[in-house]
Amino acid sequence: MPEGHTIHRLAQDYATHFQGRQAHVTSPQGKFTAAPLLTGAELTRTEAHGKHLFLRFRESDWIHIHLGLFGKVTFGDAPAPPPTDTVRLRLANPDSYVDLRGPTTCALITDAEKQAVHDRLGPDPLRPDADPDRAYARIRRSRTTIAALLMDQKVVAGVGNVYRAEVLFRHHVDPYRPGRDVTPSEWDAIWADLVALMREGVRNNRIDTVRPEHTPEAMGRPPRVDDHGGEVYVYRRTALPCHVCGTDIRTAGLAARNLFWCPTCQQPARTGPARTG
DNA sequence: TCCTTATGTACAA
DNA sequence: TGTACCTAAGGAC
Repeated sequence: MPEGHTIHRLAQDYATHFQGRQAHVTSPQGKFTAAPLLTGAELTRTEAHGKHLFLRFRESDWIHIHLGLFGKVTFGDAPAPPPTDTVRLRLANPDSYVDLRGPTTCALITDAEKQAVHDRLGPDPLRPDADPDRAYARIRRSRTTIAALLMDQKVVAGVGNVYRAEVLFRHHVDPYRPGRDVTPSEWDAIWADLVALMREGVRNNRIDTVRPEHTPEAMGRPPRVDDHGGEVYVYRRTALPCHVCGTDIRTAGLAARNLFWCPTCQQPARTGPARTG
């Protein structure tokens, strides 16, 4: 479930269970060959930027983790069970263990290499140092669609396919609108919303975007069961009725990903939301 | 048991 | 734009 909120939550959880203590570091799968170099070292800091997770050992040894599409992390209480052969990285101490499976990246890097990762990422709504104007400076001069720009980690770091679809719905923005046609006030509102939604995502470890007035209870609909955890307006709701106006949710491929939107609530021009009924 | 799909990214052509 | 990479769950048979 890796969008930025997941990674920030993982940074917190790794710190809770392992920071300030020595860990036994292994790679049961064998692919993370640097593991033995870290056993007995103290985890001194954890950090997230967008979808990148950094675990610092000693003074300046970092494990750089990127979950990609399939990566998963599992925490558990000691004693750790025998690892399966897909565990890329296991940290263990007398109280806890944590297993990493299927990441795109799991590598030992230096301070300079870590800085290079930061340098190629845009502002992250979940980081206090984030500057939304830096993102807007790119958006306002681009003919690329806002849907593609929101997924570009050089523009905004941490937004993935779910937050993209949901934040555009919440601001009535057609996903195919060129970035240059997004107004400053629209961007301010989108950014503020991303900050709020993603913070809530870290807190709850899931993505919820439906406003109280549109929940199934408020709308007199049966409660939904959602296979990805949260309550959303459009993500993976292809051909289902929009929670707000009832129009069938539409889907299309865009840059090798599935895009979801409501063609009524998200108008190409900057009109308001659709009226129900 | 096989096939599809997934909240991602990088690189080749 | 297509393909490769990594894993696991769910659905079709």
